[in-house]
Order: sequence, then structure tokens, then C-alpha cells
Amino acid sequence: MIDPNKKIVVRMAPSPTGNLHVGTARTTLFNYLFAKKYGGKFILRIEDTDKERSTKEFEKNILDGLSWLGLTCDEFFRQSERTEVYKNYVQKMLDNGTAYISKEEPQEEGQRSEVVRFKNPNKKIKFDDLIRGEVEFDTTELKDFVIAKSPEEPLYHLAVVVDDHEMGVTHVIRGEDHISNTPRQILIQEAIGANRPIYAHLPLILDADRKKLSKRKHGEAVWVEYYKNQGYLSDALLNFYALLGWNPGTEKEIFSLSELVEAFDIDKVQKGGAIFDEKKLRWINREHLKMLPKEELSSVVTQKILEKFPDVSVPEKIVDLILERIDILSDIDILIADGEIDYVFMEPDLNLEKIIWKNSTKEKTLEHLKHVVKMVGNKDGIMKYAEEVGKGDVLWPLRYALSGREKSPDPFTLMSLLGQDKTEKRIEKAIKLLE
RNA sequence: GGCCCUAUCGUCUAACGGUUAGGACGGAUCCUUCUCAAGGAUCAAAUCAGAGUUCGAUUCUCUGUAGGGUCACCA
Repeated sequence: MIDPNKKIVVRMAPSPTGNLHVGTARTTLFNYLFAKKYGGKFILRIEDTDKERSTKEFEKNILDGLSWLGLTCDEFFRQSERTEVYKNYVQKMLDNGTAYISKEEPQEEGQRSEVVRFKNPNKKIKFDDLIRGEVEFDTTELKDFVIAKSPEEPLYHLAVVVDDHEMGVTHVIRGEDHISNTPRQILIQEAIGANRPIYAHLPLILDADRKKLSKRKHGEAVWVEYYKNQGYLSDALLNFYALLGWNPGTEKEIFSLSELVEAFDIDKVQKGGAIFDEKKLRWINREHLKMLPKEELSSVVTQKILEKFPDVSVPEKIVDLILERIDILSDIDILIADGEIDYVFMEPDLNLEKIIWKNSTKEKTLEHLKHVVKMVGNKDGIMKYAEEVGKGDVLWPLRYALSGREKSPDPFTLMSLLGQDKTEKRIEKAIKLLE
């Protein structure tokens, strides 16, 4: 299937009419993986022939997003800078009769009274799709479609075919929503004498209702930027995109980008659409978070804590504690906002009823705390005592005295987080409350 | 509606035409220092339907059904 003697050239051709979409990012990844796997070239081409809808802001968002993801291209083009090239091809087609100037009745504002139409030979087009196998269309129903508003203003199909030809693109890997564009583009290739690239149409990413992901319905959640802002790691996102429609043929699920390149095989790409499951994405992100260097996570955590508690010193040990409770970086904000770790930096307010474990008594609890406060730092001693008199009776009030919370890490973790002084102080406070 | 694509647990998916149809996410239950979290273990959970080919179909063929994509002077 892959000819080792022929250099592979793929391209990603996003249109800057919106922010970087997750579907675009996924398709880019597959192009990137395919190119890197076989030592090919990966071209990024901005398809901004639609001057009305394309903006520099969107282009920047797409470029920034791809670079954040680490999907770097080998060559870069912008269609708006290539109008001369298209003009030549339009002229060529006009000259050889595969296209003609057509008089039109403008139906909408901005429409021309003259456009360039393709002279449709009305034939059957058959092509081999790397993923789907043989696909056949009858192009008759396409009629003489418009390929340019004017020789200076090419439309999508023309520009794509010309560029893929000029840039030597060997493989067109794109979303399945383009499959019905393929016969049109093959027709144009034949008209200009271009080689036909090998096509591979990727299954779509679907929402929970099995529909194409749309901005209208899902808002910002269709943008890569949204996931970046949520605190997803770029490698985790890439890992997740790859598993949507592809599998390594092994049971390995967590991959770095370079591991994906290594494992990638286009023959293992699925045909059916795949639902975007954020739960699985969160899990993948957590797995990547666990592999992150400690210092990196530590600096993020520290920074977020200092936003709420400006002058505290942040204990190193808190990073592990937080890592256990989060899937994505923004979960840290939630943890902090909910006061889940306030006890580390502030003396908690204690509630008399809550200090006492289940059906224990005030007297017993007081006795236990008085005993334990003398053993701070001696974990074995406390455990031994707790086992003698009843674990819950000792550990619950101890933990509550330190955290002021019904749910928290265990008392020994708390003690090491707080240090001896604070620990003793808090237990004394609980004792006072009980007396 | 026309054309095209697709069809294995709820989800992502594995399975030379021969498996007790496997794994992962999520869920449930249990264990693990009192609670939580994390971790571990166990369990539930699928071949869209009907024909055909075959000694034998998840796998090949056909039909049906369902879902999706696409039908611009957008890309």
C-alpha cells in the first residue's frame, strides 16, 4: 500500500472561518502521524479563498492551537497569496474547453452575473479509499458546478485541486464529510491533467446524539482552545483524538506524540464515526498528569493556591494530595474554591457535635485527644493506641480537629502537612471546645 | 428526498471463517488505617434483523432496518 520509493506528501487545509475545531485537530493529527511515520512531508495550507468569512483572528487561533498541540508543519501556504496560480489554471481550463464563462441571474447579493463553470463530462467516478475501499459516484447530478467567481476568485474545489497538484500531495487524509466532494475534485484533476492522490476519509467525531459536533449545539466545547483553557494537557488531547477512530492493535492506551507516530497504522483506522466521550478524555488526561514532572505540577498548584492565600508557604506534600483528586488542571481551581484544602492554610472552625465519632461520647473523645496530643509525630504510637480503644473513636476526632471537615485525607497525612506546631495547636483547640 | 458512508457491551474498541466474543472508560460491589481521594479485586454489560455461501459465520454476499454525511457564486 505504501510505496517506500515515493516520498509521501500530505497536507492539512483548514479554513480560517472559525476557531480550531476538535475535528480539524484530529484530522491534522492523523495527517501528521502518517507523514512522520513514513518520513513524509506535512504541509499546512490555509484555505482562505472566501474573503467574506476568513479572518486573521481565526487563522491565528488555528495556528496557535496546532502549535500548542505540537503538530508542526514542514511547509506553510496561504491560498490568498496564490491567486496568480489559480488564475493560470482557470485560463488553461477555459482554453481547453473544460470550463466556460457562464452568464448568470444573481440570486443573492454579491453574486456575479458571470462565473466560471466546469464543463461536466457526466461520467462515473470510481476511487479507492484507503479506509473505505472502492467508492463510486455518478457525477451527472453535479451538473456544471461553479469553480470560480471570476478568474481571480477561485472557489474551494478548484483551489484544492490546483494546490494539491502543484504541491505534489500524494495522500489526502480528511474527514468523511468531504467524501462527496471527492468526485468533483477528481473531475477537475482530470481536466487539468493532475495526478490523482490517494484518498483516506476519516470517520467523523460525533456528539452523544451521534451527530457531527457543531458549534451551534455545543458552543465552545468544539474548540481546542476550550480544552486548553480547561487545563487538559496537549498530549492527552492528542492521545484521545488518536484513539477516536484508530487503535494500536495492542492493549496500550496511553501514548505520547512520538509513541503515536511509532504505533500509527492507517490500516487500523475505523470506518464508523466515534462519539467524543469526555469521561474517557478526563481519564486519559489524568494518566498524562501522573507522568508529568513533579516540579511542573508543583508550580501550577503553588500559583493557584497563592491566588487565594497570597502570603502562605505552600508545602511540597500538598501536590501529591491534589494530584490524587484531579483529572484536569481546572479541577484544582474547583478544589480550592470549594474550600477543600483551606485547612492547610487556615485554622478550621470546629463544630462540637462533629468532633465526636458516631456513637462515642464527649468524655471519651476528650480523653483520646488529650492522650494523642502528647504523641504528635509518633504515628505508630497513635495507631497502637487507636487500635486498643477503637480506631474511629480516635482517628475521626483527630482528623476532624486538624481539618474541620467530615471528608479529608487521613490524620497522619494531615499531621505531616501541618507540622508539629499547628497540629498540637489544633488538637488543643478541639480539647478546649470539648471541655 | 437523491447520492454516498457506516453498523460488536452505555462509550472507545479487539478478535487468519473456528475464542467461554478480549481490553479500556464509565457503572455496581468488596478490600485497603476513621471519612474522602487514590490504589487493588470482582461483577453486570455487545456481535441490528432476515436470508444465502460454508462442516462452521462478528467476520464473506444479498435484502431490510437504523444511524450518519452531503447536496452553495462556504470550505
